[in-house]
Amino acid sequence: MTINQLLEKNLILAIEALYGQRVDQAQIQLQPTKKEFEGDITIVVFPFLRISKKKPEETAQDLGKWLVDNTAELKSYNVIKGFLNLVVSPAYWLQVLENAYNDQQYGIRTAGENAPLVMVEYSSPNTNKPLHLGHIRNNLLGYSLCKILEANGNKVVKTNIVNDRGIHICKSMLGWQKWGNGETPASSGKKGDHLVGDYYVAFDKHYKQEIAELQEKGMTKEEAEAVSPLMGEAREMLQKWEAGDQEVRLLWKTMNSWVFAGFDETYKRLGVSFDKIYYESETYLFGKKKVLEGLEKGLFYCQEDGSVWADLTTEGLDQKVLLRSDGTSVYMTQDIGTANLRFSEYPIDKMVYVVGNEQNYHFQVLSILLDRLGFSWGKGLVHFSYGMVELPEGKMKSREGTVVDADDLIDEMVSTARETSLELGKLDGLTEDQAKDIANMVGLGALKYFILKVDPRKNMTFNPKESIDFNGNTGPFIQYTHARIQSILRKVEESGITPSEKFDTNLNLSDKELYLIRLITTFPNIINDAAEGFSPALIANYMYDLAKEYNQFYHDYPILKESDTSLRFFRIMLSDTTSKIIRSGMDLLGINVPDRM
RNA sequence: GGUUUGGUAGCUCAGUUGGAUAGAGCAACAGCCUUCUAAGCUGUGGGUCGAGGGUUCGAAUCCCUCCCAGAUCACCA
Repeated sequence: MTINQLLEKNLILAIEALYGQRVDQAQIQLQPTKKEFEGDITIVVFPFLRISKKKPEETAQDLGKWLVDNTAELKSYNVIKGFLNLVVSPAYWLQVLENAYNDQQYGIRTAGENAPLVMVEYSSPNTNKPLHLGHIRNNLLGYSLCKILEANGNKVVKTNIVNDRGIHICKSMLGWQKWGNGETPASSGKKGDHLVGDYYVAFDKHYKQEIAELQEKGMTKEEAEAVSPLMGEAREMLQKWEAGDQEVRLLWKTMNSWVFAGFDETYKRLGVSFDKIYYESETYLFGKKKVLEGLEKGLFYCQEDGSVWADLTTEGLDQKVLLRSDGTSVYMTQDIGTANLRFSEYPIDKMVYVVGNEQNYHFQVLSILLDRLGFSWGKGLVHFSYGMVELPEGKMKSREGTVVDADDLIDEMVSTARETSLELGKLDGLTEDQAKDIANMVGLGALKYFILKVDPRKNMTFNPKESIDFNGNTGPFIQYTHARIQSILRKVEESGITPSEKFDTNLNLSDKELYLIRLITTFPNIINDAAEGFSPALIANYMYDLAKEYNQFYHDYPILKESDTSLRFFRIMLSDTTSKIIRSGMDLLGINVPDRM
């Protein structure tokens, strides 16, 4: 039982004993005491005034006295206005710290035999252009979410749906055919996804030019788009692809393999991975089949031109097309197929889609459609909807070249980390491999933390002109705290200080030390909140609080130099536990922490 | 226009189911390295929590109206 649970229970008893009424657990509000007041846990007594029929101060006094008299873990109390501040005895905090110290998996719940299986889809790239900062946010959120769900006792399957077919893919293929002169990653030394992306851009450039020329000849924009020869060729290519044309398929396979090689490299650098990868080219036909089945059952309707639609007006939505008049499938069709395939392959209890908030409507519709098609899990699917990454000028646009490229950004972060380390003389005495490792960890740590500390649901701004910080509320700050502690722990080992001494439970601990322990005790709750709220940001912000508090402690109190051996051991234990939490908390964010930096 | 999400310091962001004087970081300025890593620590200045009303012991948080911004409402993905 945690101290909060114990106090809730005792508070109910106290009110019953003092005022003869039984209150519901839900009426009780325990909160951590604010720093500027003395105490650990605060009870707001206003809700009990009706029962006590006394003034706030008197009620708080009554309750405080009763609780301290009847709770061994409480040392004292004080009352300010309607707030009853309870002081927990240091012996209790020491006990709690010792438990955390001895628990190698502190805060982490491992999945049992009957744990629910959660499948999380994230990343979901198109294979016609390289990844940008928006994709980075998706990947980091998805990967971290998986880690957090795992740490909460779920079985997790990380999955990716690769959008590897469709008109947009044909555009880069056509561009390469026309203007590529046979360029390959090997011939040019370009990363495959970038190479393919270049031809996507080339297609768009020529297409726009074509439209402009047609408009000059007097056509409207719509007319021009309809007769554009380039777009016509792309459409023709798509039809050939669907028909299985050998030449088109071969080109498609070749160019996709370049992109996959490029993506793999970026994924590896980002440190994300998948348990199962689906390809749209392999799932879209299942979706088509399901839709046609639905049509037969009368769930959908067919228009005169042959297109298939769902009527969602009973759900307060609109009509939604599921198959085009030429019989080809749309995005929704593919998603139905993929979902169907996944549930036939895994005993999924919950399906989570990590997809940007621009697709809120899509997932609302998908949920309804799956439900109508008879999938019991349709209603329960979770769209983990995150906000966009914006530039100061607004949204990033691939075609206008205003995207922040993922690989470039990672390169920049790592090299900045490298330079900073060098300037600060942190690389002295390290091998090249060690230096490289640290630069990687710190550079990526800065990037990942920068993104993950923001509430996922909100849009966030990235200003390319202001480089991501390495000081203050940043990943490196937290990594640095870990490295400092490791340095101390190394010295503990070297100097042969045996941490086996049992410390005195009457140690006189400072407020800072007690507060740190309090913070440590909340780590398991934070993981729980992060999983329930789908928010890595909660972990990130907690990491910062913990590191900040620890640094203050580190600055103000000697650890190894403390002469009182009992106190010294306590501080080593406090440091060790903090370091361990930083490591496992950062791991939940997908961030590695160095032992020195 | 319908639906929907947001608006907190110059900038980037926190702020549990309503609780005490709204917090960090960056930027600016002023301090702290013969002492366990200064990517650190301390201090100063900086706010009409978009606006107005309501609910109550108590509102950045809940309700209503309005203003502003984004997203979405495609035989795109």
